[in-house]
This record gives sequence, C-alpha cells and structure tokens, in this order.
Amino acid sequence: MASDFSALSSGLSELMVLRLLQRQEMYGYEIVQAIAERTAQVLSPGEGVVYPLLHALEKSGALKSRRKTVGGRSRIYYSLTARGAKRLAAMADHWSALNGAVGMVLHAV
Amino acid sequence: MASDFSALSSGLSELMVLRLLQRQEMYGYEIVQAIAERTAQVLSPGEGVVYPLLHALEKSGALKSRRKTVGGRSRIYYSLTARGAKRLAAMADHWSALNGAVGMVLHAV
DNA sequence: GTATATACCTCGGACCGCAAGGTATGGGAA
DNA sequence: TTCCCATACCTTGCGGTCCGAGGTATATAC
Repeated sequence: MASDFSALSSGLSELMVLRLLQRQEMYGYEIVQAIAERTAQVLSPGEGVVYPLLHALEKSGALKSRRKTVGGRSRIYYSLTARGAKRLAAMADHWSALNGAVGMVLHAV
Repeated sequence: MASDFSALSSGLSELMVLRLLQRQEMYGYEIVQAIAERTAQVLSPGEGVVYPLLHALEKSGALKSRRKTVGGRSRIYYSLTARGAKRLAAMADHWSALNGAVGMVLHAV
C-alpha cells in the first residue's frame, strides 16, 4: 500500500480520450502526450493504457479510425462517432454527479 | 462494455470511509448505509467493498477498532488514527488536483 | 552509423468494485 | 410459536482498469 492514489483516476483515461477526440481527430501517440500536457501531469496514462483503450472503444463503436501516412510515418487517426459522443456526454454527467456527491461528504458541516 | 461508469468511482470508497470516520466512530454496516444516504445513492459501495476495505485500512494502520455490544448486537466500531488522518488529507488533495485537471480538459475553450 | 524521437503493439501483475453467497441474532408479524 | 426481515459480520470469483516492461519499426539529427 504505497502512497499512491492511482485508483482515484480510474476510468478518467476514457473520459479524456473521448473529450480530446470530440474536438479533433488524433492518433494514439499524440493522445498520450496531450493528456499529460493538458492536465499538467496530474493524469498521464501510458501507452499501455491508451492503445488497448482505443481498440476497445473502436470495437464498441464509440470511435472510428483511418490510416494516414504523414512524412513517411504511418499513423492511425481516431475520431468520435455519434455513439461515442453520447457516451462522452453520459460520462461527463456522471463525473459531475460524482463531484457533487463527494463534495457533499468531504465538505459537510 | 456496459453503459456503466463504475470505474470512475474507483478509490472513492476509501476516501468516503476515511472522511466519515474522521467525524465519528462508526461500524461497517452503518458506513455502508451512510455513504449511500449522504451521496444520494450516487456512490453506494456494498458490504463486499466496505468490509475488506476496513480490514485493509486497519492492517495498514489508518484505522483502529474496538468491539462493542449494543442491544445484544455485537458491532465493531472503527475510528481514524493519526496515520489515517494524514492519508485522508493526502487523498482529498489528490482528489482536488484531479478535479482541476479533468475540468481543464472537459471545459477547455 | 548510431542514438533519439516517433509510432505502433502486447503481456503479466496488481488493485478495486461488484454480485452472490454464507453465518448468526434480534424483533415483529402471522 | 414460528417464520421472515433487518441487522451485522464475513469471503470468494469475475471483470475492468491501471501500470511497467518489453517488443517492433522508421525517420531525423548528430
């Protein structure tokens, strides 16, 4: 039992991925960097988290992908489907509810 | 992949338990009811979550327990140790950081 | 030509939550 | 009085998520 609270951030990787892809098409390696950067390293899921997640999300129909070669480099760009957008909205709502609930207990009088 | 976001609440059970016990001594069954009630069912970890958690927290020195019989019923009351208070503070801080980070991405312009 | 950054991937271990099950007692209803 | 429900404790197995470590390959910079 280290002084590590990684469990608290469980599920947030998916929320971050969906939200980033809602704004623009991105590829895996780029997503890994983007999450770490935009959260100031508070969240920083590695490739071992993001790649399997992308595969699962695509399989479930939340994402679609297309191959694209840029500067001789082959990349797989992912973008949000309608189903993915729906899932993102639901997750964001749930996150909001969670925040309220935790705040209720944490800052109770 | 069900339409269930339970993963988002990972680790929050511990945070809730520590916070409740900071305010007053409580027993397991009571804690299960209290979390559900005070979060309006947004969080509602079952006994299969809470009891093992209490054991682990006691083993790690974050909680201490004492047996007490009330109305012929035997209960195990838990309370926070200094170490537990420290852990609670650290977790609450981490939760706060997480909130900021997620908000940063979720509500980005 | 060799190291670094880019870009993809998988695997095993660990942790957490959950449903389902098990034990036992007290109190109220039939 | 008998039976069910709420109380109160517990464990086990499954599944989902994380992480680190490792593997492959190419382009660019030194």
